[in-house]
Amino acid sequence: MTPMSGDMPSPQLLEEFSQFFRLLSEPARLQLICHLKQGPMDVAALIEATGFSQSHISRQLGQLQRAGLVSCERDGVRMIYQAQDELVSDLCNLVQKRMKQRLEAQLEQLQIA
Amino acid sequence: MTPMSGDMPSPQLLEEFSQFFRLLSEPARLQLICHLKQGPMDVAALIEATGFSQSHISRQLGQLQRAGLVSCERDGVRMIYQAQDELVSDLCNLVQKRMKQRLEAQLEQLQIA
DNA sequence: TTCCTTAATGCTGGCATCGTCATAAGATTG
DNA sequence: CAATCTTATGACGATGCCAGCATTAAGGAA
Repeated sequence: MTPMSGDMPSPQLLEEFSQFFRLLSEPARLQLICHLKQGPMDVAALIEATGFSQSHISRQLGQLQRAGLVSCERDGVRMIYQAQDELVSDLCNLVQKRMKQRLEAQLEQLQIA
Repeated sequence: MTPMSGDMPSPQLLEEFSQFFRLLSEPARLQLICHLKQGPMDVAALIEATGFSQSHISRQLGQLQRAGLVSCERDGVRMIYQAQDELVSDLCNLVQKRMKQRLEAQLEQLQIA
């Protein structure tokens, strides 16, 4: 039933994929996204929630914003950040589902042996 | 309709997610996975297909194997590697779909302006 | 204007990872 | 056994990214 192949993505596409995944390869960024998923927050609230330094948070948010995972708007002197789409949640759910399957399989192996 | 929140994943889970995404943050590894998706191959074939050095390929395959994305079996003196599940394809498809949506949105912005 | 608050950015040290060379480990053949 | 072929690994230079300090930029209040 396997169609024997999807085709090989172009090197440029692979490069874009890897850059995107690299964004998610940092716990700090994932954490920020998770917090923002609970609702819009300003930087001060993110500092309070995570304990990270102001400049660190600002940099990470900058990267996430350039990738379109996060948006922001001014509120006076504050910047209110907001999670922009569901993609990261979807990706994490897929990964988690697979982790679970893998552990269950290992469990069965142990019970047989 | 948004349930106003899924809950916040634990730091350990975030760490595992990020480690997994880090695996996919390297074009070389994505490329190896894509080649292996076409069917089982030995290391020599992967060298031929990618132009990477033998030791480089061996290292990357080692990482992918520890994560369960790739499996291998001996055939005499050769090692035949094989892609192990569809997760990576699924993740890439989701990312690609979103990239497309984003570009289409930008296109519309341009036409309005 | 000046002062204060908040967020973004230049610069830097430290650490992790990539990629290569050389070598070791494992398997097969004679 | 030795010789050879294939893959894995130790060591190392180069590169890139993180995380913090200090500074700058931007807005609002007096």
